[in-house]
Amino acid sequence: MLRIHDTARGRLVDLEPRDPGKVSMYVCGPTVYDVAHLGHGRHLLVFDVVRRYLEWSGLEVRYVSNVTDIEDKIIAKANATGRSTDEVVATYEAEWWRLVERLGCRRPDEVPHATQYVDEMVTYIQDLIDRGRAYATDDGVYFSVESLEDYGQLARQSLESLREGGGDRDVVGRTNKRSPLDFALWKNAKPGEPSWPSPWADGRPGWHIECTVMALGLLGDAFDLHGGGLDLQFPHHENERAQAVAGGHAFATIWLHHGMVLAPGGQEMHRSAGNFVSLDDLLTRHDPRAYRLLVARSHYRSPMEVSEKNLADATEALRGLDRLVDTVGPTDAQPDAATLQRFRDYMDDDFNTPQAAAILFEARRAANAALDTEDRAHAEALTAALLSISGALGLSLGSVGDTVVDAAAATLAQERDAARAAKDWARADDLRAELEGRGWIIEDTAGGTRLRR
RNA sequence: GGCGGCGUGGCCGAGUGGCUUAGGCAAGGGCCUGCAAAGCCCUGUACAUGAGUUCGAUUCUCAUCGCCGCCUCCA
Repeated sequence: MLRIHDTARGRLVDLEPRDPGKVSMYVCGPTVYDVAHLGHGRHLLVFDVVRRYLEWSGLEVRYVSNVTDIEDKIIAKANATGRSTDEVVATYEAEWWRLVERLGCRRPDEVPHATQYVDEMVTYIQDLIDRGRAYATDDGVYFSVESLEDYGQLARQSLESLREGGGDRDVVGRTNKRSPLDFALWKNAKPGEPSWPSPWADGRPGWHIECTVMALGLLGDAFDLHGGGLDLQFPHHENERAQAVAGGHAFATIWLHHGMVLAPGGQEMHRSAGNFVSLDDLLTRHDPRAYRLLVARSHYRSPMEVSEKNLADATEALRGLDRLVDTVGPTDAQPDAATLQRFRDYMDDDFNTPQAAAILFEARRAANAALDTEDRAHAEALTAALLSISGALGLSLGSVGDTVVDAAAATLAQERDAARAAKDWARADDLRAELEGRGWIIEDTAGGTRLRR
């Protein structure tokens, strides 16, 4: 039985799918107005692993993740760069999917866009007004947080404490809102802004309503999992839930929130803080699998620090895994059952990927040891298990990234084999130095000199 | 001010009331090798500080110090 930490209840709960054998999950996707940073990468990786593991466990997953394609920041970006909002959206959304691919993440089953659901949102907002949960002002429509008895459930704070919150910061709120915590469901358009018709005034939806309407619309009431970054816990997810409950719906059963990526120095990485490292940059300079492994090796709810050293360590660790898989070669052996079971036990414990990843390395060592003692069958069973596990973590292993040996290097390697056969060690060592000078690492195998980078 | 999290060996990073007390990277020793590389074996006596609970705490409680997050848009 898979147990997951539910943010709303603040404890581990069993995953009991609404429809037996099927899991419905909604993950808040990006607002496409700028390039993605490492935090988005972690986000994509975390939920990719959740999805893959659920499927690996035999569950049928329906994974929905939205793209916010109308929002204040998109408008601001368009104005600042002299482009239309459509152009801004097209540019950054295309970039987003390129990154998803480079990270080795599978695309969601469905990707609803906010602008495709404006009519549904308008209908939903009107219903909230009819139910006395929302009200129109001269600049839009607002949700009344006072109308919901348990507003603050996800923030795990009372309405009063939220209202008084902020320390020495200013409480943000328009004077025409009934409560400073009330949030916009609909924003009336200012001249020049993109807009859609509505019963109140032409305008655009607020940020939170799209997720409520699209999640309920596609997955239905009481869907299983809702995920996002810890920074979305409040107010975004609180507000999504408030809108759903106020509209008479049961919302997500389990809330999953992952920790933030820390910038060098320990501070949270954010676009608004200007301290982010772009994901594109990292993926260009490192094996994308190294970032995936790094993410897997820190617990999803903990903050994680990304450094060049960490990435280099992960890359080195991956090499060892690749070498084993290459050495063993293709196998249709039955995966070692004990190894799979240990992996399952760790993953079922709130996706303990750090422990689960450790199994990868233990299996590697055991397989290599089996190879050393000529126990080919056991080595294959362990490698098969290792491949099964790495698949659940989304890691593809083996010489996927290997560089092709050029003709000159191949010739030198052949000459060295000849020298070694003739026991001309001096010549063999010279040839090795020559090859190493060209960036190759030499391994002597039964089949002769083997080159790798 | 309110709510919450963290402080583990050279570095990263799990975890646990005592039992062989993850894993990776790096380091040292050994096996293997013509020498290497790869692989395997062995080694490090770590849990911020103080007090308390306990037969026993890194693990529970309290306090202290330090760091961080949320309460405002942000994965």
